[in-house]
Amino acid sequence: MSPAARRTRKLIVDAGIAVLAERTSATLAEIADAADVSRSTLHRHFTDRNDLLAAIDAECRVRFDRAASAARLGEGGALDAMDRLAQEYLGMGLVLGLVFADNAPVDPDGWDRGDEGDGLTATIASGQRDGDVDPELSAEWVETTFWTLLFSAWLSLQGGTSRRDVAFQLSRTLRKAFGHSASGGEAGPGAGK
Amino acid sequence: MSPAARRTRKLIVDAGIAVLAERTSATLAEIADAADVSRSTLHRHFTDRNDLLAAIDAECRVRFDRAASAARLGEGGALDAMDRLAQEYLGMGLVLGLVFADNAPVDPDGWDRGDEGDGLTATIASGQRDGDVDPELSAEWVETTFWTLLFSAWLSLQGGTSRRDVAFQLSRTLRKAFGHSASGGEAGPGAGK
DNA sequence: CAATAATGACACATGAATGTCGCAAAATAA
DNA sequence: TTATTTTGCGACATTCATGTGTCATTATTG
Repeated sequence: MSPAARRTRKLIVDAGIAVLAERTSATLAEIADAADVSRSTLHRHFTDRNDLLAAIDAECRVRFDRAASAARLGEGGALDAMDRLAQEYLGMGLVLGLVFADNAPVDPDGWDRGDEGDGLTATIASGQRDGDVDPELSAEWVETTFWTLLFSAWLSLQGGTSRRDVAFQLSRTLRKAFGHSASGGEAGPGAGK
Repeated sequence: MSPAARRTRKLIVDAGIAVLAERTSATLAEIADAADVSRSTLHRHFTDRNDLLAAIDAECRVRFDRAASAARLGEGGALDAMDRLAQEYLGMGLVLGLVFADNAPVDPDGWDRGDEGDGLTATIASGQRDGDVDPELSAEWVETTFWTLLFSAWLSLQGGTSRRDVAFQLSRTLRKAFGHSASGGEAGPGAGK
């Protein structure tokens, strides 16, 4: 694939993420438009809608993986790790919208169980072993709720709340909800980056 | 309107709620089918899609209002009240799916501020005045997160977790996340119904 | 039972989104 | 500059949801 083609392809995928994040039912024409590309060009790079969706899913996956790496889930307490991960995810902005949509073009459930054994799931499990994460809550519940809290944060961002405020409240809520012993206290946004 | 017509109309609205809860892009034909009614009949009762959506929105509103009344938000502590409300909402099942969909046919935001001054918003406000609800969290955040926690619970239900387990975890998480002082402890599902 | 209302099964028109093609213009690479 | 690639434009066929209307059949009501 030539560099020019590669560039255009990326342009389309990025536009797709941006547009679909706000409306999953968005038209291919809208996406092409957002990418400053004609619809025929879009079809030249992606045979059909599913093809584009798959590419978007793949791109999101690498972004999420990158964020997960930056969160260094293995280091420190599990609660701190989850907090860092949440903050990293929050920084991804638009992409989050794709995860929650009802026809979700992006499906993190299919990712976590994968190559490396150190995903969110593993972090929660270890946190519950260490007594760091509330053992009365099922691991599935914690994982699901981790995502929906992120959804809360995303909604707040969309609603105009400042990034700083959202980050603080997400962090605090996360720690209080999932923490076990006396970990619900002060909730500075983790050990920083 | 004749009783027969009224009955059919209700049949369609109910089917619409059930079907749209799972896929907001569902076809009118699918809805008619789910209602055991021909598509022409559906169109006879609702001129267009928006008309049906409006009826569904209205129906959901009364159901939510009914649930809110059952929760007796004015009685007892705010946290207990929110817990009761969450449990009532959870019992509504399918309807919840409509609230979170991206093209949300149902919009609770437009309801709360209304006739009576005692909605979720008011409960949160009073809870924060009384020191019952964490004052470090903004009221907007608490309200948004209340809904997304409900979303968590709904997802868990869809995923096959028992109603009982979901109710328990929702209650516990809600209380821990929103509670202020030492209210994160035992989390029996409120003072019952 | 008889009159009226409601329904189901079609047929039809319309608009929107999708996917495909061919050709000319433009950008890129050598 | 020249050759190749990529893109834009427009036309076209297709599919699908929608909305409208008709007519025979069924159910409901009085």
